[in-house]
Amino acid sequence: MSLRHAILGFLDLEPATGYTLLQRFEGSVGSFWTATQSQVYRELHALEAAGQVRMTLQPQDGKPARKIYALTAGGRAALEAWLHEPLEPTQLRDALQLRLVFSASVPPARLDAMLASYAERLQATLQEYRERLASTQILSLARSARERTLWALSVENGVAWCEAQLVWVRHARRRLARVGSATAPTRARQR
Amino acid sequence: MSLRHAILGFLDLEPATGYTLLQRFEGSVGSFWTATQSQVYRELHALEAAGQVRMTLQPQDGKPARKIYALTAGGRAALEAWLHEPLEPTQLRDALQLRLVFSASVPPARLDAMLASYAERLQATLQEYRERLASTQILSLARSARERTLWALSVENGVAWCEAQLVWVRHARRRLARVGSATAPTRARQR
DNA sequence: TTGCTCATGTAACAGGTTACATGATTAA
DNA sequence: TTAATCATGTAACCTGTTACATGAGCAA
Repeated sequence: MSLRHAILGFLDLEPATGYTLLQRFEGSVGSFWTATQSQVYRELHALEAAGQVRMTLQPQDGKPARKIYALTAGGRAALEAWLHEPLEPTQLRDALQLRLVFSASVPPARLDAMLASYAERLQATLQEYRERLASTQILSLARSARERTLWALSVENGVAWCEAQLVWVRHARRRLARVGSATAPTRARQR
Repeated sequence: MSLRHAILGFLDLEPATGYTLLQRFEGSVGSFWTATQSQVYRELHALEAAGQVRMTLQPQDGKPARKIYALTAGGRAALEAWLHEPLEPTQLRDALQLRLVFSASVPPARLDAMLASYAERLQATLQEYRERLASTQILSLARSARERTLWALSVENGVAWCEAQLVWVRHARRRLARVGSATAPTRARQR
């Protein structure tokens, strides 16, 4: 139920529309949690039904009214409860690694090219995170130095992950290049 | 559709039952891809309906027969096609980081304790991965040196991730300790 | 006789993705 | 007039989790 609680967390900073929440996801926690538009509106409706957020119509001249969602006391309580649950260790889910395990039959040159382009994209992502370290979109909403520190740490975690991946890719390409020519099976197939 | 394709990949190594496949997931790619029993059986049924695997009953005296699944030509083609698709960059999904972003209101001592126990579990996981480097469960199924290298690299990736996380946690705890006392807001709340 | 491993399945639900659909304003 | 941005929604589908259910053999 992380998405649900993250929405509560964002609304605690500032009441917002579904659309704005979507931008918050993309612009601040996007490196480790994404949400689609459908999901955000679905959760907002569910949260409203559960009495954890309250919706207010904000009329605009000409344009249709915006639906501003704000936390209720129940919503704030639910958020606090979530924040005090024990931390579950992160379970990775990495389709790239999964594929790699089965990729022995992919021609070495082709696999190397794939890894090379992966490294390029990692480099771009790393650059992006580093820029974000200087100015996160939602930085102006920070309520304390501690909050800003936490936000910075989450971005730094993304940076650290990218860097570790880059080191790993370089290492993997070198190792695969060395073993690349040896495509002959080293073991007789059973059956 | 990674799970579907991973099953094809495992069956390419060796025909197996749903139960055995489950063990393969836990024992070899578990660090970056998990599957539940329900999922595995569901996918096997779907793959059979799609003509990508063929089921053979292997009778056992006394015990009920085992259902052995093997790749068909169509299944092998689907596997190869998957392996040649362009690599999508990994999109992380980390509930721990997400929670951290909203955790400014959690008492510093409490948050630090959470991070400490997270570090402990990371250390245990790291130990596990390192042991796995020496002997993966499925190592005996390797068909070439290249395949063994790929398997080792995937475990090394898990090791690298753990190490990077450990460094990050230590850094985070130090930083939060320094800013911990400053819980006073540094900005007047709007509204 | 209790619990573990092997082995297979269903049902219900939660969470996430893709596609479709609408409609206003504003900038190129 | 075309595209982008703001803004909200539905429907169908896929993927993943939890719980329930069964039954054999074997070891403590």
